[in-house]
Amino acid sequence: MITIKDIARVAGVSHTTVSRALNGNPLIKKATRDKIERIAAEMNYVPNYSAKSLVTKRSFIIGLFFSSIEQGTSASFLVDAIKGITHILDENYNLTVNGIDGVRHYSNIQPQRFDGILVMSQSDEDNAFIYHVKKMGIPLVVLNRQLEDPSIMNVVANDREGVKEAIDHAVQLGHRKLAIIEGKPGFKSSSERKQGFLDSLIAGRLPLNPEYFISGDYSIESGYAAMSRLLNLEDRPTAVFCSNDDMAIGAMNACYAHKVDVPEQISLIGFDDIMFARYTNPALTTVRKPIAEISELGMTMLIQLLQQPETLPQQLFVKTSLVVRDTVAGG
Amino acid sequence: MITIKDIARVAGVSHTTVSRALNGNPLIKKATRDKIERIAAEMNYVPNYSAKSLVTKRSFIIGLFFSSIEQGTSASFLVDAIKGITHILDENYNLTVNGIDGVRHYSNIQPQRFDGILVMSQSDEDNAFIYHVKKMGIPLVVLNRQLEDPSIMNVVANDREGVKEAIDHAVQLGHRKLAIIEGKPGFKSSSERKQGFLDSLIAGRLPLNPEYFISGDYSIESGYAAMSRLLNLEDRPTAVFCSNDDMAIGAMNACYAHKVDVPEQISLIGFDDIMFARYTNPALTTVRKPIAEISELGMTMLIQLLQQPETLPQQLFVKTSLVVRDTVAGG
DNA sequence: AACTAAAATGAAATCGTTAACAATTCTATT
DNA sequence: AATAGAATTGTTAACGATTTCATTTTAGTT
Repeated sequence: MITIKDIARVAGVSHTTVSRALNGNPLIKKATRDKIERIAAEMNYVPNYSAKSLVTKRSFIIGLFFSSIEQGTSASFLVDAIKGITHILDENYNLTVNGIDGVRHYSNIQPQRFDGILVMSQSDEDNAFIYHVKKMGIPLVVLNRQLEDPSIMNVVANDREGVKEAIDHAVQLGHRKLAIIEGKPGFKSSSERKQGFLDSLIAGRLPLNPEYFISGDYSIESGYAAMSRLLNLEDRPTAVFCSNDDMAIGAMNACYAHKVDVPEQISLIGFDDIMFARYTNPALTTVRKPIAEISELGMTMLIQLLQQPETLPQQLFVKTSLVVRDTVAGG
Repeated sequence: MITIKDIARVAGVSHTTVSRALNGNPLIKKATRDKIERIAAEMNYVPNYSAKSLVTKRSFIIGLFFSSIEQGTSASFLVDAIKGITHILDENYNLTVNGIDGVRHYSNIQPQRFDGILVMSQSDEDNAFIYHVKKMGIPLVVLNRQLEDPSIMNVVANDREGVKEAIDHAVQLGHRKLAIIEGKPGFKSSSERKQGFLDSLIAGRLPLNPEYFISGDYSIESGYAAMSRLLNLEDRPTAVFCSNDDMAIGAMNACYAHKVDVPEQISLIGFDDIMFARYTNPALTTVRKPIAEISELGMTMLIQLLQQPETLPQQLFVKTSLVVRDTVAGG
């Protein structure tokens, strides 16, 4: 293992000079720097990160925490997030991936081990973890779930507007009887999306039929169950907004099982635009939530926070977009 | 930041004793150990991993490398893999996730930074990376893709047998005209799965129709294209084996577009059992490749390798299983 | 040429831990 | 009570980098 001392010996300088030269310290004369860099390259020198970490107190590790990776359908989620982050992240940082539910000892979560933490949050159960991170003083950005706390950097999609736009689209096509399958109770995203749904109906002066508000929990199964209830209604809705794509897939399964044609007999709208939304039969019309962009932006904010710890926390919104495919027909 | 020296001062012993007590060294008297452990807990001591790493030359980092996370449909793949690994992995190890295609400087891949590396390999283009890791002497396990090299620890599914079993199932149901959409040319998995297909046809003494061998590349789009060709054939097959679920989904899309009913007019079999296979309409009959188990086993082998570097490399096979759902009808 | 300020380099301490070796304290035996 | 051997504990030096402070070299001015 080559160390800076080895390089120093060859270059005929002190190891201090080598350290400085290799770290871009401006005090070093160009000639010496060039020489040292050449020798370092020739000797295949690679810095020892443990030693670096010990003295600089930086770990070169960024932690990405999901609510859970053991359960839930967050598959494309995880991939898109990692994609976005690695896209931005400097190569000599390491990105670690964990489920919050897998963290048994909070003592492992401290500044010494993580230079910064990104939380891809799906549930308010993450709060305990989030506040631990905050208390420990680790630079933190929370993604995907809107926080009430303005002291924490937060990047989320503008769900409400996105949903409104989608429902407007259906209304414009003539739908008057619209139903919603709601997300998991207690989740901010659930109420935001419901609000968007209501915004549109109210703006369009459409009646609100209590039978058309069905609760779900974001799982495929709950989408199936909820849709079954809607299909059994005497006065069926003509279009159904599912608060996420997973439930929309469950809903499509229910339609298939009940031999109800989508979109001829009933229209369907999802939310998220997961990878498979494009490949359902028929292809799902949905609201795209740009997880990769959210992650990129979050990582960018985190880097900013690392470089300038005094940066003020903000709440950033990323725009969603309506993806029109084949599950919405004229009302 | 509490260090062992702080604890030593309070306990009235030397820091060496503290180090030993906290690391389970048997030389320490039970009474002193208990006392030190109590004090450490009271003071909320957490070891400094950088310092530990520096002297023990272990990084406490396990690297998980995918062929790519930027492209490809390996979404559920990634999740299942991480799931399996974190399930086994000790909490004071960190798991980092990377795409091999994202590694620009091989110099970052060395023993100093990774205690061990798992490669979830999908392509033989990974070989350069794999051999770099091997050359560096980093404990290594390659998952998912069968290697020719017996000097590398390798965990894979027994694709060939799995496919044979699935095709046997279709043959048993009366199918005589079977087609295959092949995987990406050059991939070991492609030829293995094709072999399983052939094994079954040959065992069943069925004719091999060259028109029924269509090439694909594991992408949804290639599945769509390949299926379209099959559907345009004068003498259509009655059942089609798709070398992975993604292509099966593409194939289903093609059937839907051509208004061909699955399974009434044509039967479909996939491979992998990705999460969405269960939720296609109709639900896809497929061969389950247990990625989580492969990953768990791989991680177990890696731990073994860390503890006993002299462990002989092996090639381990994990059993696949046929998942019968609704895309295969009687022939 | 002498002198001074600026620029470049070096010496030594430090980060928190483990490990080799030395020193001390027990325990049991005589 | 002395003593050997085992059982514990302590001293000191690493590990490979950065950083503070001191020193040397260089360049500019008179």
